[in-house]
Amino acid sequence: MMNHKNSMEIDFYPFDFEYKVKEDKTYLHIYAKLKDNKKICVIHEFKPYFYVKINDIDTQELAKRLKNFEIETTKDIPKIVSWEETEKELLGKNQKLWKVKVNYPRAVSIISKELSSWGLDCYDTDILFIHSYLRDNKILPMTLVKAEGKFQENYDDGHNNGELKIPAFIADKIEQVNTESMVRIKYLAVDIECYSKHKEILPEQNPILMIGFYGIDETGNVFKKVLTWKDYTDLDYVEKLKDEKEMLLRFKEIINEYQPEIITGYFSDGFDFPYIRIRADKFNVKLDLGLDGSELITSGKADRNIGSSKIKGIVHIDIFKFIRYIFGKNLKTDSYSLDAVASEILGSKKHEVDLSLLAPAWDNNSKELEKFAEYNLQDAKLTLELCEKLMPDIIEFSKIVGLPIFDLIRMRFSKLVESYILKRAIEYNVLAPNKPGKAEIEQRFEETYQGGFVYEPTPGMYKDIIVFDFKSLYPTIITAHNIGPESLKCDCCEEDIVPEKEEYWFCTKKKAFLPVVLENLILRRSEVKKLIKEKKGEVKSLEARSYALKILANSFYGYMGFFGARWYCLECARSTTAYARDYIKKTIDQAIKKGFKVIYADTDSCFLLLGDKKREEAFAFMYEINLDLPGQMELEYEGQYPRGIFVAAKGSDKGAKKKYALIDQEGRMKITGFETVRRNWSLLAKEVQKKVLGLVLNDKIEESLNYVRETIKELNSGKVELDKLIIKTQITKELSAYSSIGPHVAVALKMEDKGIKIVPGMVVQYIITKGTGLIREKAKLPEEVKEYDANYYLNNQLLPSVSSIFLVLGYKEEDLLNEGKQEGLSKFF
DNA sequence: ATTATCCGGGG
DNA sequence: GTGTACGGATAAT
Repeated sequence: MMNHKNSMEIDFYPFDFEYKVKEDKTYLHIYAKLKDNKKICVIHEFKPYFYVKINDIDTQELAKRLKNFEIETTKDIPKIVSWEETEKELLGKNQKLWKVKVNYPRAVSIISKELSSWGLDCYDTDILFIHSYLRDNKILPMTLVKAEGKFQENYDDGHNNGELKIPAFIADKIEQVNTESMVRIKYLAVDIECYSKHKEILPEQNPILMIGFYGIDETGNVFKKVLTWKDYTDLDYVEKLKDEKEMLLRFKEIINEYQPEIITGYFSDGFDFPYIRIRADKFNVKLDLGLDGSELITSGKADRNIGSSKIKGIVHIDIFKFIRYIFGKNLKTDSYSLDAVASEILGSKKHEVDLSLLAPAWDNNSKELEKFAEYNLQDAKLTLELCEKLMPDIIEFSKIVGLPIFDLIRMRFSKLVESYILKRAIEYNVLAPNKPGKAEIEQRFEETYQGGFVYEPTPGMYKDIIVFDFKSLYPTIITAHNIGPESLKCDCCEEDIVPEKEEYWFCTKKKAFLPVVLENLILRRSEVKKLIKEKKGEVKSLEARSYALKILANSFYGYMGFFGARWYCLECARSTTAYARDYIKKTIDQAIKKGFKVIYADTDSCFLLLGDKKREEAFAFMYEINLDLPGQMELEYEGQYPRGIFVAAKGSDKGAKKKYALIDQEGRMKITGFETVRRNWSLLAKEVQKKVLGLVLNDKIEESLNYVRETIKELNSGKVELDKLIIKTQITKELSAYSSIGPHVAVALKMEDKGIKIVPGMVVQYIITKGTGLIREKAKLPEEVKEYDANYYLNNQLLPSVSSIFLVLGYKEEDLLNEGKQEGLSKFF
């Protein structure tokens, strides 16, 4: 198939992107996969550029200055290659511009700075070269692309890295074929285990003991390996090397041989790769893993969550970052540890080992090390499975925002939204406003705005609650009211005046850019949802796409109020929430007018009591509201709850906001705001709170009272299991730095006396024991405890966890402590 | 209440 | 890399 002379056309899936400067020209190096699973590097020239505003500029004079442009630098002389006139819209106003092309990407920054110092306004000066290439050429990563050109043997990229490990294809023309995703991917997960005492991470000092690999190729074949450098096991996947240096060399060899498209790790940007880099440097092992012969690039230290690690031609996915920054909003877990995330997403867990025993086992060459090798492999396996499972989401995101997956998974939401907008800006011939400078950011930081409206509930137990909520409230307000920087306070009409903010209005005649983009996003999602319903296409990808579109749409409002945004518009963000408050308040008023009792409302939701009305009447109310809603706005039925409880705020008789519990018709509890999950509560308090909520919501009040009284009896008799009484608190700094000695510090000091080193970040566990004096004197390590302080647990844990619930039912704390009193219920029903 | 600092993930 | 985190929670004031 290789024809070295004549131009040919090839189809491929691009997955990684770099650029190289060679002989004053800049070339994209697109690492791509062919349909037969072979890899190639497509090389394509593209000129970096930026824009200069020339509205009131003497262009003849400017042309003269650009022609003679020269700047002093040490190397790589920045040059202006060419310029051409163009027009674009900046915040609704037409601008005459020059598109100035330069010789290499960094020259954009150097030359535009110089032009700015002449008093010129420059734009698009900080857009990453590769991103700009993808947007301008309308190339979507991980989808089918075609190129015209020819293969070239022994291609020299001009960087002396050694040879390209895959064939080079010099492209003259490149074009998107369709949006079909690359599905056949070869993955490799990497995980290391290090020597560590007292949780210290010291890559300069402590060796890597094991390197685990778990790979899966296009045909589903699994590759397992653990490298190590001591002899302690006969496990078939463990390979023993002479020493750490030999292990690192073998590590490199394995990656070079396996040659996956995706290499993944869990927190590997912040830990594994930086650690490997430091160890390899120590032994002068060159980590030339890149497909162009370049070395592993790490930035950031092995103990900090900063920077990223890159191998050219292999996409390094730190799956932890994608989960934390993007996917995590989808998850229930509030810890992003591998164990927590894997149990939720995969339903499998890490192997249980005590990592503090790894170093001693290594020192003693113990047989126990085998367990750690198994643990190592399991971590790599979980990481790989996470990566594989989340890949449809990553790819869909990448297709929607048009960014390489390497960049995408490391981005925060604001940047993702902005990338999406930037991609659309090209289609609408819109020029992006520049990013704010330091002073601007500081000023924006000061500016605040009011959020959603929360209706103060009356504490109580309620029956038959119907909840309605506005579907995508903020996005639909933005599109329905055309909220954007260009439409704000337009000159042509003053009709759509913002409630509460009468000084603001939005144009009703000309659509603004952001609402148009957002409207398309919402429509696109409806289409995808329709496809899912009709089961047209690959459901997993469609669902991933729907999710991506949804969270992008939901981020527009936050984006406009985000200090770092290009399309920052505080008035827009303020107006969005002002409209939202207005809509929810109007909904509440309407409900009251219809004879419903409203018990609660928060931002976009409204809780009604059905009372003696029929379900249909509530629905009729919803339809009526919907008749008057503009644009894509819609009030939806969220659910019906046979019972719900709203408690009072601490030390007050007013209802607490955002703190309630509901039970649905299937008996599922929905608990919001109760502290049932906080670390510094004992298991006893958490358990009792949850059980009481469950009983109360099932109308078993008598039973819940008895349960609490029984538990109090058990507590007082000293029979409660000690495990349930452990309180966990984190040590946050050096012990000597604490000025006030709380119980957790006192316990940590005792631990230190026993020879246990206390480092910040450790969580100490303690139980409050019987005795006299200060609480901290009574705090003891769980293993030392014989008798706990029942009084303390009653007054500081058990009662506080349930008293607000019983208060609603008419019982005071005394009533829980003394039997017999049975009044107070009737007034609620 | 408000402001400053710490922390995440990883061994 | 057309660079140098960030947002939430907790502690201190």
